[in-house]
Amino acid sequence: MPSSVGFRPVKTKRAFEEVCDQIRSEIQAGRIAAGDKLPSERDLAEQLQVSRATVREAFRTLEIGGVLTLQKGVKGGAVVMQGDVRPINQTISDLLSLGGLSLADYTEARKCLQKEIIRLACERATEEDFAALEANIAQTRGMTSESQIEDRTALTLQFYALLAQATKNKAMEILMSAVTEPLAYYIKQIGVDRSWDVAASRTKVVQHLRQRDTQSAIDEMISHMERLHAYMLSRTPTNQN
Amino acid sequence: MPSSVGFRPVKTKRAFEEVCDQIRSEIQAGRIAAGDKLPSERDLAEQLQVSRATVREAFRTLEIGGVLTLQKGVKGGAVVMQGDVRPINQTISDLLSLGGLSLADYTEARKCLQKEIIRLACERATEEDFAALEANIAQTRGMTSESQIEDRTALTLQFYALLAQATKNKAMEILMSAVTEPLAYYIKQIGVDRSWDVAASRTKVVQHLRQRDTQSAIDEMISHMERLHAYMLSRTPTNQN
DNA sequence: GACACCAAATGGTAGAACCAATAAGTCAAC
DNA sequence: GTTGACTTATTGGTTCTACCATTTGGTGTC
Repeated sequence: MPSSVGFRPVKTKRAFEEVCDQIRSEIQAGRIAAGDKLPSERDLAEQLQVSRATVREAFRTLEIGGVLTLQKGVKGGAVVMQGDVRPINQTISDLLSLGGLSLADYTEARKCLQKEIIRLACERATEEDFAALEANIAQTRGMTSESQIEDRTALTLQFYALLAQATKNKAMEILMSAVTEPLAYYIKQIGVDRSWDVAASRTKVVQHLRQRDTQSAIDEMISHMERLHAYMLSRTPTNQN
Repeated sequence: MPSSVGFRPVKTKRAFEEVCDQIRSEIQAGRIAAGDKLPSERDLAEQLQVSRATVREAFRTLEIGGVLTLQKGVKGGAVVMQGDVRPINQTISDLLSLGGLSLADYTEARKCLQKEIIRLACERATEEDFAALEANIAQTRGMTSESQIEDRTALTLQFYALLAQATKNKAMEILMSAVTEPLAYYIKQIGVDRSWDVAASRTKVVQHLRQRDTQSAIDEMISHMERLHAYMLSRTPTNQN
């Protein structure tokens, strides 16, 4: 028998998947938009001739995907959102912890993306962006005690988020958060490298941005990140697949 | 009252979320790894003192996230995977159709990422990569009939995926698929621009790659994409938020 | 008018039952 | 001995019912 006649493994579609598809179709067709409220679980179950548990699993799927929010109480229900970025970050984190993605590859991608972010930000950043970045750095300088690692990490993530915002491109923000948020997981695990002054480096980056000096900003940022990544890689002998 | 005393909206953690967190914790701690099988829904429900429906919703969440696969039958059950990229693509698609992401931003990010992909591929692509790319182009040339739009689209996605593979960086592959797969949705909606020869352009790109001529490869690729994006933008007067 | 209480709607959870698919074992027929 | 049909146990998929917890709005009492 020929090896590839076109046979493919059958995939039996489950009921809740059908419900998901129907809802997504309504959204893509424009018949349901962000802000609309779907029928209650009980009503939709009756309309679709399925059990409430099935509708729930569909709602759960869409909720995890950032498409719906579920709220209790009368006047509550399933409301369509504008989508959410967090599912992406969660998936990247899962890929990292499950070994589907190596830390080396991850950090390289981070550098690649950061370069483009800086480039766009250098073109488009406004005075408000600079002010926000500098405020963030100032706050970071204020946190020197060891007990504030959580807050410092939050500020670090915010710094990268602010950079991404300066690109005025939502897609870049999303990608940036996808490759930045998982950092928090590592920082919490391996601790922070306190042997150098990150605030100083970030200040330089912002200065270069102000002067619209793309190359200098990129160089400073990349060397900043390479130092961080070297530290992270040295602290995680495992997971080097 | 001061406006920002640090009050945060309470989030009542639902039971299935707690179950999810426990499983994810086990994974991050290394006590569960890819390939392992979790207890059956019934057993786990009993262990965790929750109902089976709760365990199911947790499993569903992790399955959608690409962490688990569920299989029926004896010797079936919930098996831990290495993670999956599809959730990311799904989320990007949702963001596009829900208006959380504009087509303009999306396409710009696509260009930014593609530049880096080409740059890395130019350094690292092997003869096997070139051969695969050329085989893909040859197949594309073979499909000229109108009825093969589906197959042509699949080949287009594969072309970009092969480019990403040539970077030898899994993270770049993931990001590339995230910004490429949603294209299929648009192509199916608005049809293909048949006024020019995409195969010729792609051939040039591969030729430049072979010569390790990064800049020429990028230039060719970017002009290729800008043409496609202009076509897409001209065909979608809505969703321009 | 302010406050306490009640009622309805809705998501969240529990528990039981049954269906459907899967894998393994058993056994008869050839 | 191998094939194929049958049985059986396990497990996810689905349904159904009941109840809990929260939210909103109304109602009554002070």
